[in-house]
Amino acid sequence: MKTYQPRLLQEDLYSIPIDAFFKSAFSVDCVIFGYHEAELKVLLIQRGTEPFENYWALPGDLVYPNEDLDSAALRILNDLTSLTNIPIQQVKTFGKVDRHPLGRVITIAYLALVEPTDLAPHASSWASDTRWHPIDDIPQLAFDHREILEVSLEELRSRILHEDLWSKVLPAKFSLTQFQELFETILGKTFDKGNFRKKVVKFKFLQKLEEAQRGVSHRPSLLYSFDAKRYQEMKANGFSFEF
Amino acid sequence: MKTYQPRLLQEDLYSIPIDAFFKSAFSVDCVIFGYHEAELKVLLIQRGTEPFENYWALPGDLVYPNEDLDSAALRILNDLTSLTNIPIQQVKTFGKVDRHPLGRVITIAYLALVEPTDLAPHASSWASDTRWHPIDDIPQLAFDHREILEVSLEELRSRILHEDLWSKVLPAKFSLTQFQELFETILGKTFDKGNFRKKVVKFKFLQKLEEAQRGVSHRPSLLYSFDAKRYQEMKANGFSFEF
DNA sequence: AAAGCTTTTTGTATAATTTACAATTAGTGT
DNA sequence: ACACTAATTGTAAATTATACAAAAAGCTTT
Repeated sequence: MKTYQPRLLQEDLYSIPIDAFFKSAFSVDCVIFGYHEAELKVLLIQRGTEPFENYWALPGDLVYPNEDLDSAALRILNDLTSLTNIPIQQVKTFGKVDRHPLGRVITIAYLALVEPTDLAPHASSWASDTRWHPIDDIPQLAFDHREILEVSLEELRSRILHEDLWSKVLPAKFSLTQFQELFETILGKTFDKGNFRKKVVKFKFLQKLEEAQRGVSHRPSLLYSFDAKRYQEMKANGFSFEF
Repeated sequence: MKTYQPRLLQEDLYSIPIDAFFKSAFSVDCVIFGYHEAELKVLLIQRGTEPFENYWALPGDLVYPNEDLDSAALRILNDLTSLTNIPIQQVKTFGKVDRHPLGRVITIAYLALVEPTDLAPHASSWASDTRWHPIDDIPQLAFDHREILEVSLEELRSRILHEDLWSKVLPAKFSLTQFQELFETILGKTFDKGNFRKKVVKFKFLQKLEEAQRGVSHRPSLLYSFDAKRYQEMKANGFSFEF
């Protein structure tokens, strides 16, 4: 791999054949967070091939030269875990020279937050297993995936305040307690229940329904639904959560 | 370039030689914003070489296979504009298949905010010119650089609220009016002077000095300095601006 | 059926902050 | 001395945050 000077003299710059640059590859890695009942998990695969065979890893693979990055992320996620239609977004690119043993490979990390119970990931292609891991109990990971995961978790915490990453992980009708638990779990904080509610009921995008919880052995909570249109309007006006 | 199927059947996956993936390149592009006296500019170069010869463009170039991304960005910025020691940070990776006419090249965008008057960029290497352009008067740009610039400007606006991108563009001793102008210019809003001041004087990281402005034909303003240590402490505790 | 349990929901009093201005102040220029 | 400009301070009303306490609505147990 190390056939180029790290720094060339100026007069040499034009003498490098352009082909010399086209010897690299890039991959995508998907950080799929799952939230269900106040638990945050991340989807990992077990690698069935070298390098890092048998290690747990983020689902990811090399991108074809004629493939857009976003499509590649969805395609690879589907190849390895059979998941489809996951709303991913780019996080950051990791590019240390020696991060991949087979050559120069930089990787673009993507993240998503999903509801794991209505998905059924199963290993395919070269993945030998796929499993949800609690966010505070992660095994040793392949490559630099531990770092990628940590950066992505920070991004999740930040982005969930500024955009709608969360509405799909709640049931269509949810209680304010469920709403609060979601943010408490992901942000790793707790809030005063009465005050949290008072803050949140003023948000126009939480629609109070006529319906209430049933079959619980305590006072049933009223249910709310999410008005995505109102949320987008408010976001366009600069709204973001401040918890 | 288009020698691979966009989507392969699963049984074919293992049959692709690994070398087939190592035919791509990546570049970095630097979005260097300059702030001086309530004006926001961006540093562009004029390309002295194909493709897009004579077009204005963000300073950027291909990354060597043995070069880290961050170092490459600094090296390339120096090659093209002679600037050194610019505190850059990664923004986003742009990877459309056909964004570069010479082959598959994805680009990692970097941004910085600097004070243009204490820098002296001058064109070198294949750049034929380099110049600060006001942010609201940008010529046609090479490649997808217009999009990169727009995304980076949005990121600048967001990040300046959450981290110290700004302290180096103010003089060591500055007035609260200067402080306010900086945020007004970058965010594109205006604030009530009295209220803005009342908000920021409570920030522990703005140190009131004994000194005042001199030689102005009105009441001179008191000067402040920035306490970076205090700011980092507050940031660690979750502080961010809310204007 | 009454009492108890649990969690939701509402209330409340106080403190703190925001907002929209108006008034004052400290320089320079005439 | 007076006008001018921009900095600085002040202020009253409205709004929001905070720390709790009380009440309510179901189920469960006695």
